[in-house]
Amino acid sequence: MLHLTPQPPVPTPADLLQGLNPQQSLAVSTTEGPLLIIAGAGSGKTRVLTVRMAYLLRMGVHPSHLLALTFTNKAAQEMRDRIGKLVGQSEARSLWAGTFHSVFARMLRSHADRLGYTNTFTIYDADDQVAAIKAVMQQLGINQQNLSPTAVRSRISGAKNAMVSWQEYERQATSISDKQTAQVFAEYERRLRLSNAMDFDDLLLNMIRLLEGHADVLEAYHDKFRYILVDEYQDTNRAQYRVVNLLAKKYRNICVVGDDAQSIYRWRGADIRNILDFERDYPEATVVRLEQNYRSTKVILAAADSVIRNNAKQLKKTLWTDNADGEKITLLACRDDREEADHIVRTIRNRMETRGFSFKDIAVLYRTNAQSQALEDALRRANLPYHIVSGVSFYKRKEVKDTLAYLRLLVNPDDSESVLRVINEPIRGIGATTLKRLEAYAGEQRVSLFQVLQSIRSVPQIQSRIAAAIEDFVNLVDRHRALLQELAPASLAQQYLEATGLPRMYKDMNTEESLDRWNNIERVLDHIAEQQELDETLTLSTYLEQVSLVSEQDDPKLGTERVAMMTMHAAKGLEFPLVFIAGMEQGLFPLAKAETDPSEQEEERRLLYVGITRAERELVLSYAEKRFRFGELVYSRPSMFLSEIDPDTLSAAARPRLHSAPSIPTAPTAPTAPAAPRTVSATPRGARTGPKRSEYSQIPAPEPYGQTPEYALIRAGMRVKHPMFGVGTVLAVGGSGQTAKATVEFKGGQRKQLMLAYARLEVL
DNA sequence: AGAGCGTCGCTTTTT
DNA sequence: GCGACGCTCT
Repeated sequence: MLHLTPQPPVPTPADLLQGLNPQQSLAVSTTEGPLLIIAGAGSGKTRVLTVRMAYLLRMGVHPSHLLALTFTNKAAQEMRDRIGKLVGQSEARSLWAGTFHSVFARMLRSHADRLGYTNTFTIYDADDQVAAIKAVMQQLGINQQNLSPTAVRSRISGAKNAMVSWQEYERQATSISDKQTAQVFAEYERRLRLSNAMDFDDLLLNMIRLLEGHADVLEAYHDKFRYILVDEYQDTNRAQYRVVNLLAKKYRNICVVGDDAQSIYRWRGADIRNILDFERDYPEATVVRLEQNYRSTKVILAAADSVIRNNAKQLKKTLWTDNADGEKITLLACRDDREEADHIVRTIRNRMETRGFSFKDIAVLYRTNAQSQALEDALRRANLPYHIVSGVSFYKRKEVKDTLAYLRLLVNPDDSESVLRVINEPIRGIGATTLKRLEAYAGEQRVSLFQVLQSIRSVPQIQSRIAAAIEDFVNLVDRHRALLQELAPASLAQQYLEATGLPRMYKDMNTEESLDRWNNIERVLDHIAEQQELDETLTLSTYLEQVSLVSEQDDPKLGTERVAMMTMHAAKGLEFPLVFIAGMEQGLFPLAKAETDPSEQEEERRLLYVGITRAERELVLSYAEKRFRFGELVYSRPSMFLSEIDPDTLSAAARPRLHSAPSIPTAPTAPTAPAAPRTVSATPRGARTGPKRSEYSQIPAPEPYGQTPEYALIRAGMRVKHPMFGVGTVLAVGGSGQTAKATVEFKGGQRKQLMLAYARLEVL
């Protein structure tokens, strides 16, 4: 490194380029004009980005002229830290580096009035969205059985990410469900407006509106942000692309960094065209490819490459490394999820003893958050320190959401979703019927729900007893809202929450569960106090924005002596000497949904690519023959991806543990019913993917099981017994593997479609 | 208005 | 296997 002295000398631009390879150096020193950096995994991307920022600063660019947009908070934080180390904290602090959403939220707050919001607008997360959509559907009398609010949410979000307005959506709608969605979409937009609220997608769309509709604002930002940098460019959606283009229009000093092989957010609207179109939109762009990998061993890189090669759609790029060959990949074949977890624990212990890894060197990655449970139990039983980088659990809890909803009301009482959450929590005698009436009234009057509550006496058909309760509620909020300017956030929150009676309610219940909830409320309050300590300018409003845009309450304590556990999505951008990837099973990874859709399958493959390339020195993969899912024991076959991994990179010791059944080569790419692979027709696919036939027998993946789940043997014509429906006859079996369904006629002529993997059918 | 019971869907990944 | 939600009864 450049400086090891306690007082780092200020590096010159030339100093900064030292130790970079020619491509990296070019990526750093090409400061003027558009620049596209294709950065393979482990190619020193983060280093290049941070050095580039430092370089710009050393070239005399003022930090306030820089804007760095990242995809996750983690990445933004890391960038800020590392730039701070290069050029000093004070300078690093005044540059704008953050996620798209947080940077845009900040900009929108200062121009909220231009778009008809106030600067206290609330940000709605996915749950708030669904709540709003449900309310709207109820209002419109749309049956939620036929059209699920969650589905509507994702359609609306998809439309917004593609910059399709509700008017446009309505025009294009042909099916009934599309037309209904358009209706909900329109009303949903109106509802959010009235609530002075934006959802995540609005943060992007409103930025576009702001910049396209207000030339002076655009000009001011052009002048402010002269150098723009976008990380994880492959994961940006069209709306983000548009904003970035608008911001960069004047100076065209835009640097984007991405790797199409690591694009794993297509499901969220990420659009790979953004990379492909860059050269079209900026024909003068310099393109730099970072292809030397500094992170991983040759074995790991070869394995990653052998997997990603199976994707048809891919930009050409060759990643190479000077690093050692390294250890071969270990594969743990396990009977069930519990054994898998124990096996991983044992392997962790073993590697620590024999190869000198320490806890902080180790990460356990998985496809779905649900898998963390079994792994966590095992680590806890074994007394190994770990932490989960998840981000969901705490803020999803009812009492926590209620607490935050109360606080949100203080800042923005028009936030109807929050009103509805807490107005009867604890019970104030304001029930669903009353609220429905009030909502309808608010809709007619085109005002927010809270405004109706504030003048409750003028609303028809409200009993005076209920009106009194509503007045108390309004009073509670208004009274404390008046204190916003006077009290520090932490003490106001404390006092206010106390007054709502919410913590009291849980405390009085005095059950184990309720005390837990009470404790969680206290944790939120403590957290506010803590944040206030860290940042004396903290307001309730900035606190709430922070928690709505940051998924984890604390940043993962990376670097502490703990094993890190997270999803592969969460692992993007991180690296660990020893990486475990658990749950390498068909139906789990790739997920069942991706098994039939080639483009989803490619995304899963890229996700595995991301997982594998997190490893620096050693990689361990594992799968279980059966595991608990949906509270039921589910059988599965090893992942098709295992058979795509170059067998030369797998350790011989890892291939063993084959089950007692004779090795019958089976096409690894054909998902078939586990026990009868040769009698069920193979699904069409596989021509393109998968290694040469001769390699099959070496690889554990395609082996059929020793123990055959009974359900796989079920065929049409068989007599079966169902624990609930009794004895019946199988009429037909459709599908294959985990998704195989049987049509069974039970006595009395009753026909049922049953999922074989779930229905515990007994063959008679 | 609220308690109690049954049904359903859920586990993809995150800002 | 669990929690959210809707329906019914009080």
